[in-house]
Amino acid sequence: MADTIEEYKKEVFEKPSVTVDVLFFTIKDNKLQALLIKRAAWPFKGYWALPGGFVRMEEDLESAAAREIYEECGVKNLFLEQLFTFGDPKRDPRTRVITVAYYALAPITEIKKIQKSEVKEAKYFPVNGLPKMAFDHKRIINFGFKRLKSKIGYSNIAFGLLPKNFSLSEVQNIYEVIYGKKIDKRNFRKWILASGLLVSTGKKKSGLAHRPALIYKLAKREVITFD
Amino acid sequence: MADTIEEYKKEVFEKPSVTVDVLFFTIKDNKLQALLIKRAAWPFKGYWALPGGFVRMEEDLESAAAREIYEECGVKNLFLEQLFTFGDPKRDPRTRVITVAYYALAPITEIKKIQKSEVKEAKYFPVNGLPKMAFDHKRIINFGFKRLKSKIGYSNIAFGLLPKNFSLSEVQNIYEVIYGKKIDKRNFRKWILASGLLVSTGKKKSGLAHRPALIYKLAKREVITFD
DNA sequence: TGAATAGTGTCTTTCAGACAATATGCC
DNA sequence: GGCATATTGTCTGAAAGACACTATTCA
Repeated sequence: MADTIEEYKKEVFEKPSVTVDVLFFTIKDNKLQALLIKRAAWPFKGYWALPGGFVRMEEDLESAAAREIYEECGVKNLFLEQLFTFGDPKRDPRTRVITVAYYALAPITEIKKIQKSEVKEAKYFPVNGLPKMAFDHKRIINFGFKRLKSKIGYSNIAFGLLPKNFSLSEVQNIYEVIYGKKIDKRNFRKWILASGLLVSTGKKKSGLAHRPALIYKLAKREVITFD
Repeated sequence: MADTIEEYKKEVFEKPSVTVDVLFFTIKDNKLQALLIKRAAWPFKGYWALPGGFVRMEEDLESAAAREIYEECGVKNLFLEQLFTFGDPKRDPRTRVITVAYYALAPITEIKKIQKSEVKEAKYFPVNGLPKMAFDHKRIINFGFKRLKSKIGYSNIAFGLLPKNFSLSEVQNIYEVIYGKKIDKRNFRKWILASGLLVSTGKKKSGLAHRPALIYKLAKREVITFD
């Protein structure tokens, strides 16, 4: 809030720009990958950046983030959560830009094919094999990856990376990919079933050359944290 | 980032304002209290608000938050962490204002007397007895209180509310005040000592009409999370 | 010696982690 | 029957939680 006339006047003439950037995760080729856009212009021309854009004057921050992802890969109703706001005065060489970073999760099966426009090149990169990145976006990805890794341990957000119906092995695989290590199957099943997040659908996934798996779904779709 | 000429042009002419607001907690009268400022002008004249102000063009967000607290109560080197960014287009009736909220902790003993300027009235309020609040500041306080309550359980941030030297009973009291319930003394001491956060100074706090307490201090001053 | 707070140990329960054999479906 | 994945239980160690008495200082 402007506390003095001087501050208020200054503020009227000079404001930072505000953007949202979205760190969109999905599991692809059994790796955790993030969607990146190749920059076509200065600054950081040819470098890769998170999808993002200016916040419109009548638009909520989360709506802006949702819009960016929808424009980029046609996904609606995905898991979306605010990550952190990055505001280093030097983070954008053009002018003062404060960015509110979000992270989002969706299963690869829900993603429409990336629309190749003339200006944009978009691609998924494994979080452990990122290309040259623009601005402070590598830092944002590291920050978001850390948050994801931690939060799947005490919430149901990992299911944002899965379709509505899934087998326990598929769930375990998500955790193994994100943690980057194998988990004991019996202990994992004990833990995930004890959380009460899941209910069995009673159905089985048959047609494969092995014992069919029971199919589960989330008991409640909203984000739940526990512990 | 501006992806089209149209967006860029629009952006040049119309930007949201960006403020920081600081939720400053301290323990006073054995209650968790937050510093609030009485608003002297429209909008919400006479309502109470978090200390805050515009982010200056060459200033980092965290520096802006630190500056606000320093101006308000003369505390430097306090615990300060970003909380959340609130950006509802309607949250400020004057214009679009996006606020990056921080929360801060300091022991009451470190706080210089609140400077009564002509324009400002400042006061501490218990988080469970807040007055009529301006903007969405009640929501910010609830959000921050929740974060604090949760984070003292897996980090050393509670010590931000204590002076450098303290007894275990004083630590326990902080936790009891924030959790709003009594904790078993033996279990608490086992837990806090096992965390490895504390080292004994070997000194005792004497002069009181009861057995003197051993004085401890933090092993490391930086923020540490565990579990 | 009475008032006030500091300091201390055991038992039980719960949860995390190590660990391997059987079941089912398809070819 | 062979292959591939699904499903299942026990034991052990660590940590959390319930619970009550003794120690020290000062007035």
